[in-house]
Amino acid sequence: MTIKEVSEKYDVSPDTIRYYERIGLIPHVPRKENGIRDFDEQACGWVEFSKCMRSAGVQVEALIEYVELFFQEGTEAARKEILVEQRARLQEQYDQLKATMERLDYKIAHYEELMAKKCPSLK
Amino acid sequence: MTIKEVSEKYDVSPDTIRYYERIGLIPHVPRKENGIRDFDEQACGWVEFSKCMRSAGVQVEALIEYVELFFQEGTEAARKEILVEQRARLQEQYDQLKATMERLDYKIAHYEELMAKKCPSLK
DNA sequence: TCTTGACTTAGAGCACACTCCAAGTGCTAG
DNA sequence: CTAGCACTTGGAGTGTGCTCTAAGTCAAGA
Repeated sequence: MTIKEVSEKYDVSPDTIRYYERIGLIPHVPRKENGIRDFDEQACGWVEFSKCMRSAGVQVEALIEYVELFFQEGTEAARKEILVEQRARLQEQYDQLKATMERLDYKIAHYEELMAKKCPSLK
Repeated sequence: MTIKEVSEKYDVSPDTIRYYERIGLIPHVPRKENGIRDFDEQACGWVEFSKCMRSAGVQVEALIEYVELFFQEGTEAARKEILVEQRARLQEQYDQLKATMERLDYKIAHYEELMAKKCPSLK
């Protein structure tokens, strides 16, 4: 699979994929003889994983660390630690998001009420 | 209330508060005769509001627009529109976050299982 | 009176995460 | 055989949102 195909499949730009590989956020992608990236299932899996994690806001640094450990044996505990920490970060974000959404709902309802009063014809 | 007090009350740095005022993310803060900011209840309210919105990820640009409209009459519909749009953005983020957290939970459980197998003594 | 420290402004600098660019290679179609 | 296109690399540039700095004012305490 070419970088373009993978890019379209997961909706991540080729530049971003190359960038991720360069900084180690995804492992080295296998190449054809001519040096062109040829994504196998595993490489695709990493792109998909990184896309999911990044779009939820997991930090690049944490993912790099995780990938690094992934290729060393006996690092299971450390890897789990990273995941647990990132999960906690997301939880915080989640709680904050929930509270803010409720607040927005309240404010939106307030505006709706206000507008209903001003233009009773639109009721 | 001084900027430092407000800063501590809402856990936003004085620099950030000044920056927010400068760019119009919060309205002009009243000053004492000597030019020093003297936050009244309303000014505090805006700091609190901006902190809440920003820490959930609402964009600076949207908040500036909202504040701008807030001081013009007859802009209720436009203001509501901004809130509705931002609410939708947060919802997307929320869904993504939820999915990623579930995925992390799954992976964490996998590591726990793995480690239990390796070190049955720790069961 | 002098010094210290908190405040002011405008503007420069920084971190993060991309995103774009230049220069070069190599396959394919006309 | 050559034009065009997709790919390669390394490095420079960009957008967002702060964060820091410089230069200055002012009030209070030694």
